[in-house]
Amino acid sequence: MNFRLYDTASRAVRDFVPLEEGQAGVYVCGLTVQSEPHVGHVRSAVNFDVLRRWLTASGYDVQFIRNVTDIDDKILIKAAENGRHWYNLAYSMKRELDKAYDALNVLPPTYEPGATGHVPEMLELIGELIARGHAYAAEDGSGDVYFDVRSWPSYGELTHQRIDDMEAAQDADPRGKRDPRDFALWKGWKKESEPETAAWPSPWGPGRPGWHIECSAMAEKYLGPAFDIHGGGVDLRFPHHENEQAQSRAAGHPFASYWMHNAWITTAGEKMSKSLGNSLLIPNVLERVRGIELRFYMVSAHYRSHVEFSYEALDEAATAFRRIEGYVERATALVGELPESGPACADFVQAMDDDLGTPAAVAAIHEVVHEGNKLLPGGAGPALRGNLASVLGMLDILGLHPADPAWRSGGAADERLGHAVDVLVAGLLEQREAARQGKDFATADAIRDRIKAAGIEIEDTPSGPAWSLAGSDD
RNA sequence: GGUGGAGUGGCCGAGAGGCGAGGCAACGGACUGCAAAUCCGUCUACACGGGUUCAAAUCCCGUCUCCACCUCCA
Repeated sequence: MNFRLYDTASRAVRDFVPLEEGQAGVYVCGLTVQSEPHVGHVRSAVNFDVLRRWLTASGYDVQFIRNVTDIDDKILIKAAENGRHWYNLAYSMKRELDKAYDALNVLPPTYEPGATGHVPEMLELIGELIARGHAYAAEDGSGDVYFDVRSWPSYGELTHQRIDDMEAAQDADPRGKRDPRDFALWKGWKKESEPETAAWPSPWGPGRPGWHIECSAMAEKYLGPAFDIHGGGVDLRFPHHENEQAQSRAAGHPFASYWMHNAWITTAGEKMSKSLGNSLLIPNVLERVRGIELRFYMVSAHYRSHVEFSYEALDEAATAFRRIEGYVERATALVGELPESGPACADFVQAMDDDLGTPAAVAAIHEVVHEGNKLLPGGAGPALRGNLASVLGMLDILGLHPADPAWRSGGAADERLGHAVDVLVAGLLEQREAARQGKDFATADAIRDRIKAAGIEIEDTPSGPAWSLAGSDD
């Protein structure tokens, strides 16, 4: 069976047929870098990272482009409020975002274009649209250029809406527009309120690009006028993606074959972007669980399912992941070395092929782990080795391989620290073993309690005691 | 007003006409000096009201509740 995915445009799960055999071009809308990334932002990145990894695992040569919107109204406003240069704010937030992606083991895209670096491409596209009669310069002297939605009969086809059913924006200034639903391709520079550095020269005077044109121009620059998959959060379906498609197709380009949209993570029924506070910013959440556990939590839900974030559920996910991780540790110790990733089991493949069914894929991993746990008493053998390799292979596809260097954030210093702890704990465990041999269980338990107080769990296994960092289930 | 989703056991979360995903929690048992981990077992649900069918969580009709989007929120 081949990969099938839900396509927002056709509202159905469709077989994935790439434009070119063996190649997959994916464009995902990244973030507007105007504030620190929170759990919701990162979900989108994780979801599409799983898509990318699955396509790669399925043998596709994947071109994965994820943009950064580094100029827009909010960045300008926020920077002005804080007395910073807008580009400094955008750049520092982009660095925060990169840290969050790294912490969640989101692979770097093939390329990450920024809007400010692609103004010429946007101007060219706007020029094409004007030439074809689908865009016009505002007549009020504002320097704005608008897309003429009435000139494009299929406007609304992506989200299945008719222009006349849409509510016109109340806050948008209708002056200069032929129809209130026309959207800006180019925004004339507002001298009195916007810095000169936020304006680029254009045939219509200085200004900056509208949001939608950025993605059309960048997607086509790196993936060509026709490409396979375009992704983003559900909120982007309209207007952003509808507008992108309208622009590009009105310019004569086929654009994306499939549209994928991930659902939200909300807190207490509220969108995170509005109730930001600070509790769900990535660094804060990572004080409670490890990055790999947060990623597991996200992958446990289907990308199109709405997730109501809760720490209880997050903690449960972390516990569930430790079950898998515990097996990997025990089996690895028995086998003697970490094996290469092996083939995924059939249930896993079937689940992933069916519109990235990660919950079922995770269930499949649990089942293989269960089988593996039963093999452990038999000692190292081909069956255990194969089982472990398969588990690792599946974890790897989901970006959850425990030994992935991405999870070792501290580098050499952390490794030295780990080694030091290992030696110290080993010494204490020797003392405990001596006490146990002498049936002095009071002393043995006292040592175990002391180690536990330091946050380290002891397990007595057939091959001797083993230690691991305790979960943060406080 | 328009468009698109969702309601599953104590909790998370799949499935989509018949064989009760999986995990977490809880309880019982095995193992253990005691634990931990693991294994075996128990608990077993589909918002509500009708209908179709030999059979419905799954299809149809109606109702309720919740959510998202409607010009720059992933």
